[in-house]
Amino acid sequence: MVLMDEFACLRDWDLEAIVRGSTGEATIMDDPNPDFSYFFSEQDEMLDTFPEFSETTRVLDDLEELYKPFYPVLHPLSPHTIVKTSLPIPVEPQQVKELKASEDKVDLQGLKVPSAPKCKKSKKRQNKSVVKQVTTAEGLDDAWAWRKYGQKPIKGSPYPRSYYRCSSSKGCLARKQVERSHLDPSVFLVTYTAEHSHPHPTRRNSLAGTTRKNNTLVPPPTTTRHQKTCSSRTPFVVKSIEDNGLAPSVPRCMDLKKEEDFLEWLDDQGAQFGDGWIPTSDLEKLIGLECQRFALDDGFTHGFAHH
DNA sequence: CGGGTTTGACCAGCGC
DNA sequence: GCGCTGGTCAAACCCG
Repeated sequence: MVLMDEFACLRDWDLEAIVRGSTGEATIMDDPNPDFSYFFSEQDEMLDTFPEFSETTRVLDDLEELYKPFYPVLHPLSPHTIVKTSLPIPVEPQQVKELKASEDKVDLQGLKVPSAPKCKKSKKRQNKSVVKQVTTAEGLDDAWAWRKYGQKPIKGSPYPRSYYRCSSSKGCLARKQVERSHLDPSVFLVTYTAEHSHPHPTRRNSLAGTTRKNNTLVPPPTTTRHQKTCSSRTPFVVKSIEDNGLAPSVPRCMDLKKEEDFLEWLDDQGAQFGDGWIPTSDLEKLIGLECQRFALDDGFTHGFAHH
């Protein structure tokens, strides 16, 4: 496999070879500690668009609390990826403290993660970003097309940082930074900034491998990367969130006007929940719900996109 | 020839 | 204000 061969050359810091045609989705869905405000460049914008967001943020805080027990403590260095998200919006001091604590945990693994922005955020740090720690080429693999536009040596690190922008679509503001951890050279820190302004190149492909049976998504038969995104955990999580009265808020702030958008969102959810970060059993215990398949269209009909 | 990488220059944010 | 640092630009070059 070409990617793996390229990965084997990493000792020469051939990052562009790795990133070429590779990825890691810049979504909060890869984040064990999802920050749904990621979908907005500014909190103010969020509040303007959704006056009820003060309610939503509380709900999201609940979600954050929900996922905390599953931080890397429970799941040390995944063979594929470890993700940490920096909050792009101002957070309460208490939240900063909690984030700091979680960051310390990550540092114990010899991994450096950007700290949460201080209350007085700088213009540079306003940009939402998602940091993904990758230990294999597979973790860097995605379908986005990236074009390298710069490389800089980073103070304190023997390894340079490479800068990539999305080349799939003109005008797409999505950016990606890749650097190698100087503490653990086997780990790569991939930072995603901004969102893609176009559909995922393989999004339709990912759904192409997904058949529909009785209006319910059925994962493809073979074990593929996309199978994870269509695993039964995804419907379970959506169902669980819904049962907690959270679902109507989340998709609504994502402005899900079409079922297609919901499918994309759900697909990305699977990328997070289906890759082992939050075992269904653990989540089950936590929120005391049974794992059950969730009829996608039912969920959609029952208010996801109708709010 | 089009699209990608390389690399020095430029610029803005930040700390002192 | 100044220097350091990180992020981006853009010209030159490379490659299929």
